[in-house]
Amino acid sequence: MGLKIGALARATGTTPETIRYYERTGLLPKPARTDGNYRDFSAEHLRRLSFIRHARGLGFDIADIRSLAALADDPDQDCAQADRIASGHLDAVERKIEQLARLRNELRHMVAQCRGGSVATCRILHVLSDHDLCTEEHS
Amino acid sequence: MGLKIGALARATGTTPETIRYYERTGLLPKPARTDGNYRDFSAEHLRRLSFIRHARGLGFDIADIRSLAALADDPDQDCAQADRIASGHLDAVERKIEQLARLRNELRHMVAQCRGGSVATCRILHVLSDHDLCTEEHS
DNA sequence: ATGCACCCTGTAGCCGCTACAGGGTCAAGG
DNA sequence: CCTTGACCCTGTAGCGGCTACAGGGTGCAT
Repeated sequence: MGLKIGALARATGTTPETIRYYERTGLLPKPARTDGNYRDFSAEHLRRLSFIRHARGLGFDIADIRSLAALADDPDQDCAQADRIASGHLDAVERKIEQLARLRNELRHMVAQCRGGSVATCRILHVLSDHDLCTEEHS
Repeated sequence: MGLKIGALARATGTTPETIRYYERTGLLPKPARTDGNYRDFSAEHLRRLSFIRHARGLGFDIADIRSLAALADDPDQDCAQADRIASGHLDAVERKIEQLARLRNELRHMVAQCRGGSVATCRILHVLSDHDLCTEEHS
């Protein structure tokens, strides 16, 4: 008797719905079932789900996690592929940060110019209406 | 005769599909139709869609854009609400940047430790398997 | 009259969940 | 023994913001 779905959810900071979703999509292997047809998760499932949640927390998408989990299951392989996946994700995160920083600058600029008053004179709405008033390349 | 959907799309850097989607959801008002049942967009539609795309480019969600567009249509209103929406979005962007910066640090750390070799000794997969190896609070 | 670029509607899919509805299981308390 | 309540099951649909068809119509040039 291992873990029921609720216990596994609590142990990993997820929900039963999410766990069932991972099972449906094949990310988490199908567990055994009890007589009453309840899922019966093993310690291995717990490890795997912790891995998945950790990777999700770092922003890896499901396809990447699938690859990473397959690699983790096969210790003799070269880790170059793991490196590639992680580096690629790091690049994507860095690009996203840069893009958001540009948005932040533009938004700060907009908000700082708002002096209250009516919509007619509102800089926020003016800027939204006219891209040329933007100081940065943001999109 | 105003703009057909393809011309409007080119003028605003979108696609006909997206424009029809905005119309369906009521974000963009329904345009007139030609005899052949083609959409016939006016200059006002062009302005509105430019506004929408600009705000989307700045990361506002559709609900916010709906509010902002309604405000822009009514120049006598107080712009405090526009300010609140923009400031709230700015806050959200700043929080997102901070979160991504934490992810970036953790990912850099992971990737920097990978020295090649087999999966068995790969730091990337080790760290993913054991959250306690993380140096930062990332999720 | 034929080809081609464009337009139309309607529906389904993407990601990663989340939220039901409508039922079954199981242990504790009366 | 029966009920209550917490938990579990399956299946389906929804979120946001598009995107991608299929299957058909329009309009202009050759």
